[in-house]
Amino acid sequence: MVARSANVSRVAVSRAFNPHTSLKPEKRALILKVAEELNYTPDRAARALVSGRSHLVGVIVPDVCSPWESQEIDALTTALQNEGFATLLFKTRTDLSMDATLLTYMKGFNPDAVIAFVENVKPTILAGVLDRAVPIYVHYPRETEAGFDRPDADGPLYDRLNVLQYAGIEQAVALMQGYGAKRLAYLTGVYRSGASTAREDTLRKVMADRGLGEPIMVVGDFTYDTAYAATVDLFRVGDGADAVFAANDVGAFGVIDALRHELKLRVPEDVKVVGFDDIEQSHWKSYNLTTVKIDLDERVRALVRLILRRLSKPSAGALEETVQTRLVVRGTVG
Amino acid sequence: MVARSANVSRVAVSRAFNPHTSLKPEKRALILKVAEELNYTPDRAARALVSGRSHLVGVIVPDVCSPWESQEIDALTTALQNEGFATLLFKTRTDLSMDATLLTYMKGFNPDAVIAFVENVKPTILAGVLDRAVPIYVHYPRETEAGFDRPDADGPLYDRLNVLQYAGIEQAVALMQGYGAKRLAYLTGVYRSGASTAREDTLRKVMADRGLGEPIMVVGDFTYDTAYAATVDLFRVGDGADAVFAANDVGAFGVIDALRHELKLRVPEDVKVVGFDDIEQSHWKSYNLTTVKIDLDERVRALVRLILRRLSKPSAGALEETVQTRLVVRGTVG
DNA sequence: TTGTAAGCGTTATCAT
DNA sequence: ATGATAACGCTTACAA
Repeated sequence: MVARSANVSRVAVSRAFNPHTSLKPEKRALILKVAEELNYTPDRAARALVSGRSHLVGVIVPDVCSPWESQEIDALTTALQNEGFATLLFKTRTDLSMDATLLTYMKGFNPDAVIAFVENVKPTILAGVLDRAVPIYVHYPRETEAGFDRPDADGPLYDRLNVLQYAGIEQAVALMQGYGAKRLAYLTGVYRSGASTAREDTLRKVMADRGLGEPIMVVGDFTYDTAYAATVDLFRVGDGADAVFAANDVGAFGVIDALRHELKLRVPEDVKVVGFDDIEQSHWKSYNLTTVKIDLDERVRALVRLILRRLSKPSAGALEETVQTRLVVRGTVG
Repeated sequence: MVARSANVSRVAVSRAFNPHTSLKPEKRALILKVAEELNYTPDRAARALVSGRSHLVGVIVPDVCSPWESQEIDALTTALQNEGFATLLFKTRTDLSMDATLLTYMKGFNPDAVIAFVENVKPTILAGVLDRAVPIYVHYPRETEAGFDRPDADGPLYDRLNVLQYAGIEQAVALMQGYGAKRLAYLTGVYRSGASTAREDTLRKVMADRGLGEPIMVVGDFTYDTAYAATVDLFRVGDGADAVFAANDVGAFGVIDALRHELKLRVPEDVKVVGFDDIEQSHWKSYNLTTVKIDLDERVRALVRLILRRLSKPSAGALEETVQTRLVVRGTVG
């Protein structure tokens, strides 16, 4: 240990770098000064070994490059960095399944917490593999106007972030209906995605309440290309629709482009389109998309709060945070 | 150590997990089986302490959420994961400067290598702070038709990836000129960005060679909104242009939208537009952008090769890889 | 092939 | 307020 030889003794250095330890201020200052000159930084691996805290947060995503994910990772990384953590990124295979291999692989890095944006894994499996790290789920509970369901009577069984979609979807449907839409289609996300099925459930409820019947189902997978092709199908093979509600913004872009460039229909005059997420690209003039916004900053703050609370009280009961959605009105409904 | 109590002795477990050690096959198999049952994984922090290899690769970016960066991070994470590494993500402040604080912070995590996509930091500084990790630069050398300059006579001074832009830019200018463009504007990237200034230099050279004079300079910063506003300015306050070459695709989208939606000009009939990068969004029908492509997979493979070669031979001279660019022709020139 | 012992850089405990 | 010592979980000599 360099700093020590240049200076005084051993553990003093450790104390100098830990705020809540007793050390004469002048001594601390001296040590920090020498440390800086010697370009010394405490080794977090060694620290992790004894403290049990790696200050690493594992983030598992299927696609870093989809705009919503990347914007979330961006915000999350910033927030974690401010709290002294670093983001450790892992990608699932294309099939969205988070297999045991990846989990085991990640476990080796000893993350303090794991945020799973992938839904196709049972909480029990994640918790089983990662004995040390605490997993956090993004959950889309079933809702009504009155509030949201709790499948587990006494609070959640795992730490989770509830995303409440009712308000935003209700507003979206109301707007489309207000502009005369009667035959409403829903473009799904990827097969069995929790986010997409929750959106579908809520949409069905809202539409039924408003006398709009059932949505016309269009199968997508959150990507542009699939949305584009599915929309062409809907109008060429199927009976079309006068409004399309997409499970995410990128899908909505595919719908709009298929409508305008392939089917020569006007948006919003002939067909209205609403998306979900409100990503950066949604305000681009070519799309100018009306969409249900999830407040990213709020969502990320909630996530970070969850992590910090859990780490400061490892034995606490399951934690929970809740964020809302709301409609952002732009130019694709009118 | 759990696995040991359940089984036989101590170091045997370590050997079981390291392929190139001598251990009776049946014993290894037994240990691995027991380990799996006990959900045991070797602790990489502890391993890093003694081996000096953390298997962490630090990636520093200004914006995870810009499409190009996120696509690169995505590909890189996949590639690193396949080689037994994990991506450790760090974000610079908005001003693009990579201050010593961040570097020191990162150093604490002991990455084996660092990829700096940020350009506003001197190689000497990076190398000085990160004594253990090897930094890798993305470099845009000055080029002519004949080849590219080496500012350093005997190969590079630091490991780096050279991105050769001449071919792609030459093709782009030829295409625009071929369709009758005479007054060509260049939309820059962010102030003092190496990528942007290298593109500008090459563009000037190519234009001069083709008798097109100097480009009309339009100041951007790689973002959509700035590109949009700058384009409106160029045509409302300035004298316009009949072709715009943007330093990146997102900027090109801003140009196109300003042209079409604000200035009521047609692309490509009235103004031709070319971008740079070929991101996923560039083939979206609303833009259908003609652009200079950097082959992402090739680029990422080169980066990973650089890392692996450096780690396997820490004392080797400075390493170098080179990737090309080429024009992808779509619908914004014609 | 296998086990023993030492040590990687840090912090917690117990002294002083 | 400060120092000595042990321990965190692992790997790499060296010895058997």
